[in-house]
Amino acid sequence: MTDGEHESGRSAAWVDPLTRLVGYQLRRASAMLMGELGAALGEIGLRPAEATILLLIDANPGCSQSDVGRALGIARANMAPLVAGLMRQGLVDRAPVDGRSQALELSAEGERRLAAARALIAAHEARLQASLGEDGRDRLLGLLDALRQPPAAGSMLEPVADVPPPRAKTE
Amino acid sequence: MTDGEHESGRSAAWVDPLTRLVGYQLRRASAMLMGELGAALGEIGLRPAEATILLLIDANPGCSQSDVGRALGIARANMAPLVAGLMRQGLVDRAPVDGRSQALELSAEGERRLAAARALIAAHEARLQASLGEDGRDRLLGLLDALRQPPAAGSMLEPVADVPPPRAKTE
DNA sequence: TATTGTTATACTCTATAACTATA
DNA sequence: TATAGTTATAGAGTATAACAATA
Repeated sequence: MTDGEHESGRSAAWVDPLTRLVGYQLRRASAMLMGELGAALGEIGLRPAEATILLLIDANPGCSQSDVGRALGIARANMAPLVAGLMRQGLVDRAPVDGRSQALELSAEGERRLAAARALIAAHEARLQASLGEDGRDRLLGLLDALRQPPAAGSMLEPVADVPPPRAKTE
Repeated sequence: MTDGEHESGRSAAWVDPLTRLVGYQLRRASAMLMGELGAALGEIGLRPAEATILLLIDANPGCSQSDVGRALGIARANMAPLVAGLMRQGLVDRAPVDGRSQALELSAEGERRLAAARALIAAHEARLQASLGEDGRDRLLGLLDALRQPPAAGSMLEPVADVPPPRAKTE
């Protein structure tokens, strides 16, 4: 009964069993960053996916939208409306190559828009680097790259369970 | 003309200007992990958000769904159908506290389901730790936590732009 | 047979506004 | 006035299936 439930915050003490979960923390961090970057890019009429498409076309002029989709992990079916939107905005030009393939290039306006997007992305990344520290950025990128790889052989022999343990319950 | 476009892969050489972008790499890593975990949890009829809700209720019995929503960054409006679904599955019980607040608790079946979910989450996290290395996990969690904080004062005075620089174009 | 591009569709997640009942 | 919970709705993002045209 002597709980102290109504003193400081919401309830007596909030327990967060998610602080040590890599998957969850990664998801929250990603959502936060994409929200911030999305708000910034929204000011120039671009969504994050559209900005990355412009970056890829600029770096690989003449590529197909299937190439871009593969690089970004976006299904071909979902690339169609994305590229159509960029063409409707006059940012991307398309020329037949194959009869079935179309070569993508940035228009002059597309290059101008991309320059603006680059500035916003650079500002965002600079903010992240300020939080992470100079070496933190490289360490984080390295760890994310390691995550992408399958575990090294033999590493699964000692399963290190680290999920919040069941707390004592029912007395 | 001597391009070599049709030799090895798709085109001559694919350039990826996104490899150094923390925001993008974090987003891709998060999507990959959530896809894997979602597939695993799907086998026991739970989505990642539902599993985290069960974890939070178990760690904070008697909490309100507003508490859970705040902790998970889920809007109240979106918590309603989530909790309703968990109650319909018989995993969560609810008792009025306030007249406007309801105390959430896991049912016996909810605890059983959570135990299964915990095992799947632990296996997933163990796989990640195998990729990251023993210390890698802690370093990654530390960096993600640093990311959450606003940049330290005075760190933004030297904006380190590191977005893929415009490559030579038009010849 | 495999690939490009397209359409249609559905499902999840998220965001907003509006409403009620209560503190 | 602020909070808890609900409903409705709209917008992204993503996933699958199917199709036509081409390689």
